[in-house]
Amino acid sequence: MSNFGDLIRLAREEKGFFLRQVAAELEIDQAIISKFERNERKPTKEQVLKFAKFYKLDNETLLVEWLSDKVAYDLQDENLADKVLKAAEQKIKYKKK
Amino acid sequence: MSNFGDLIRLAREEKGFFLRQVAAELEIDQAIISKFERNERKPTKEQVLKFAKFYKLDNETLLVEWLSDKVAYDLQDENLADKVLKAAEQKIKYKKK
DNA sequence: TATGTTTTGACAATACTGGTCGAATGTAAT
DNA sequence: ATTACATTCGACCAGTATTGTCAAAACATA
Repeated sequence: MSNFGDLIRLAREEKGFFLRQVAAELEIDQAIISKFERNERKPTKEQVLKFAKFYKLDNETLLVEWLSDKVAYDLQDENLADKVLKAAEQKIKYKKK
Repeated sequence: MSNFGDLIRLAREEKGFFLRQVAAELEIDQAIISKFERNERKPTKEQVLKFAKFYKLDNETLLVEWLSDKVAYDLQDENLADKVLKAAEQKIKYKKK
């Protein structure tokens, strides 16, 4: 199962960058990027978009990965997760109208 | 479409309580309960369970309502909501194993 | 050992959330 | 219109969580 951290670590390694370089380019502390890659910290939306741009990844792909990590994390202790997701889906659909 | 606030307001009105009374009983400030009922603030999990007990509502029903409100709120600005929910579902399934 | 990369952990700064309380507003009866 | 009561608003405080910074530790590799 993929996650945000794996995606950006993979992208970095494929392109042969060091944390130091990415940090300088995106103006994000390299320790933080290290933590992002290991899913130890959650980036902000702005940061997600910075990564997408820099690594030339699809914005949507990365945003979905990031948001779903967050949702899954919020529901991890809940055995009601299925019901919650279905209910949330309905609510979102309803709001759109 | 239902939501946490409507549920507890309805329950209170059906049983003919005033905010003041519920507040005293549950030891929650009545202004806060008012805000809960209007979905202006999110209660803690403990508070959700207090309401369920006091109004004799099903714990699970209320918890699902509360959690799905939160998830829907987090995704409200995202047109990627569908994809996010599906991805989150997979992640949660995966974690269970 | 020496050099370069990544990870860790302590700390500060900031933002977010939840609680408190008095004032303001709304409502209905007299 | 005034009174009495219920609800809502808004400003403020406190506790918690999140994010950023930095230097030292750990990890590799030559």
